[in-house]
Amino acid sequence: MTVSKTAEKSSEKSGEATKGRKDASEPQGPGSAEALQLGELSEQLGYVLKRAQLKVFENFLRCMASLQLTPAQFSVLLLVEKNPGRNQTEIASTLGILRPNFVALLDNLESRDLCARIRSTNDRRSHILMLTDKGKAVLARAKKLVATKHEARLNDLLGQANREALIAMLSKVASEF
Amino acid sequence: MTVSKTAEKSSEKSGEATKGRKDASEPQGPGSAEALQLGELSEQLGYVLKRAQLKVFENFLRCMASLQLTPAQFSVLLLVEKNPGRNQTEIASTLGILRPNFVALLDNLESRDLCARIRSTNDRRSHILMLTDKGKAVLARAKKLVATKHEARLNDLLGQANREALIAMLSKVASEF
DNA sequence: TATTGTTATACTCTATAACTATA
DNA sequence: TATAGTTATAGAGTATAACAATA
Repeated sequence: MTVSKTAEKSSEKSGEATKGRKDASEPQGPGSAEALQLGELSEQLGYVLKRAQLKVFENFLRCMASLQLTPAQFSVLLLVEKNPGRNQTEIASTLGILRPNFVALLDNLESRDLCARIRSTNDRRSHILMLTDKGKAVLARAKKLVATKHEARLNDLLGQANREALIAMLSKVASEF
Repeated sequence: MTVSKTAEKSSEKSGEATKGRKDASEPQGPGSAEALQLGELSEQLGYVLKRAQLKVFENFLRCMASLQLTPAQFSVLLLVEKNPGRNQTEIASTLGILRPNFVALLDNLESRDLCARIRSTNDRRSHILMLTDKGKAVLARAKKLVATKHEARLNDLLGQANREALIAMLSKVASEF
């Protein structure tokens, strides 16, 4: 939550650092020593992807502040709801979370009574995962917040058609790149 | 470099864990206990964005293996080349890197003789940044690798027009979301 | 007093090895 | 022996406070 704006501070000060400049023959009006040229960076897939992802996660956290759910926690609740009765390994690996790292995440959800581990009777090594009633209720509220505050914002920004195109392209990149 | 595939291992083993299931009344053929349903997750902006970003960074690292450049290092070289004579604070903040964290990154580039810190004569607190000749040469090679191996792959996957549309939408999300 | 680069530090994510209890 | 969950641990990435030199 302390993430937001830390990268915009250095502004009005040295207005004559034209000494280290080399052959920068861009059309620069007087007093333009502040703004840096991003250049090819703004066309780099990885760069814009990372910046966009940070912004989106930041917005997600703000939208979910009342429920205290991170993107990772939300994805676990969604996946367990859709696939009740699966074990930790299955849920974790589907989300790209390593099993050791999934333990603390689950401990958190379980301590908040959102999710339950149930020892499987078939294979007593496994912990079957299920949402609690509270977990189902919280997830329902979370979905509403995401839809109305988070995803709706993307619609406002890009329009319905572009929003769908963006998701589709990102899915393709995620699975085939 | 040890990042790649760690999350896809649990596959052929328990084919009869159909006991913990509750009211999963999806059309499931026999022996379909392996694949989980992603459900709404596959439509979640943050989810696909993060997955895509990981894939793209992974591919970037593979493409750059011969030059040993990370996405962050590449972005610093690009920005310093485009804006020679700027100081650490300016370069770092433009990239969203905090000044304390920029020190080690620069130490690395400087130790490899790709970038140089030059004490400013105007303001002796500042370190002006410039690419060395080797840094310029390495960056030129890096750009070629990125263009031919990395960005070209996106063209193959989405097509030129869609690639440009994707970058444009991500830029918009990054700056306006 | 304020700013630049820096150190120290902490917290989150991510990754691997190894333990235990089961199979 | 192999697997599920767990612990311990290490490494990145990211965040803040505070210091020395300089303004």
